[in-house]
Amino acid sequence: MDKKITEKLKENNYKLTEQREAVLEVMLDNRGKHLSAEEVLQEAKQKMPNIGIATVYRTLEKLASMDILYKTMFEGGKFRYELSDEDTHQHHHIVCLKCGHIYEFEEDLLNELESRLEARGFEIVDHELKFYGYCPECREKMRK
Amino acid sequence: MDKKITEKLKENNYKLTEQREAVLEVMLDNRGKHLSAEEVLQEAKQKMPNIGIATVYRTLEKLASMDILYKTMFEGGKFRYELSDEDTHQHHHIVCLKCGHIYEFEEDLLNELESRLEARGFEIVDHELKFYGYCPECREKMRK
DNA sequence: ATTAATACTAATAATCATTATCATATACAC
DNA sequence: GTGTATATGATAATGATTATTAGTATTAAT
Ligand SMILES: [Mn+2]
Ligand SMILES: [Mn+2]
Ligand SMILES: [Zn+2]
Ligand SMILES: [Zn+2]
Repeated sequence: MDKKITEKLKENNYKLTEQREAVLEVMLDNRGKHLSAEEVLQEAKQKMPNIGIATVYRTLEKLASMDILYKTMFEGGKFRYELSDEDTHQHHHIVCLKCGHIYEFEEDLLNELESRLEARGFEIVDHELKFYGYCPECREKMRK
Repeated sequence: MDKKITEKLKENNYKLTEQREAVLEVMLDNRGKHLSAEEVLQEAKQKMPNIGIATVYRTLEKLASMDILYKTMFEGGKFRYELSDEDTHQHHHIVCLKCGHIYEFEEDLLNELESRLEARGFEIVDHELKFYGYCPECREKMRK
């Protein structure tokens, strides 16, 4: 179990139950993946067979509210969760419209845009950027 | 009724029923707003009292699939529709976390990011950018 | 330790947006 | 006008998420 995370839990006087530990482990085991609540449930059941879906939702929500997880919605209308980038700026996503794979990228050129909006009187606290297109593999396949 | 739009409808051999006309008119009457299916239904009923919710969903979906409408989801877990920017690049959104108002902006600095991704082998067909923060009015109120 | 208060859980019902079904109605090409 | 593919309204079904509830585990106070 990650040290920073357990510290955060204590700060928010948040009890570390078996269920929560199971959910956290699932997320840690799946770095880089974007899991739905149902997917988390399935994996968590292998560690804790009678964990319920409501507990999974509650736990994911709590972890997201303390920025341990990052919650976002891709095409398909359901939320997905992933481990949050700790110090660095949260990365952004490229969704392949063919295979559905989600790629990630780190570059961030949005600071200039943010300054422009701030010059107009807004205070920006977060942004979310998604690209949709075709990944290199799918383009190759489609060429044939 | 907009000329370009009726042309598009013909191209997709799309029958022009009263219901579809009503939905389209609602969208044209609400340029700049972001309406949910339920909101469209309410307004459409004033033109066509027995239009059903399923027809509204079907029509919105079709109009979006032929790029007459733009469909997106903000916080709140339901899709919203608005007239699509015809020639120019679809604008982006700033959502105020206090009052919920959705502001729009046109600036687009994403071309450089897109080129970088294309250099990596991706083909980008669309992108979506949302900012979350506080609008000038809410900041003013909060200061007091 | 015993009790009382609090936090957490599983099961399941309820909700809400969206989609599917199906019998009837309509647009439009001929 | 007729035929037929398409569209419609009513409503059931679905799928994701949230709320409820009764029971269990933890903690805090005696
Ligand atoms: Mn990611
Ligand atoms: Mn808009
Ligand atoms: Zn792909
Ligand atoms: Zn505001």
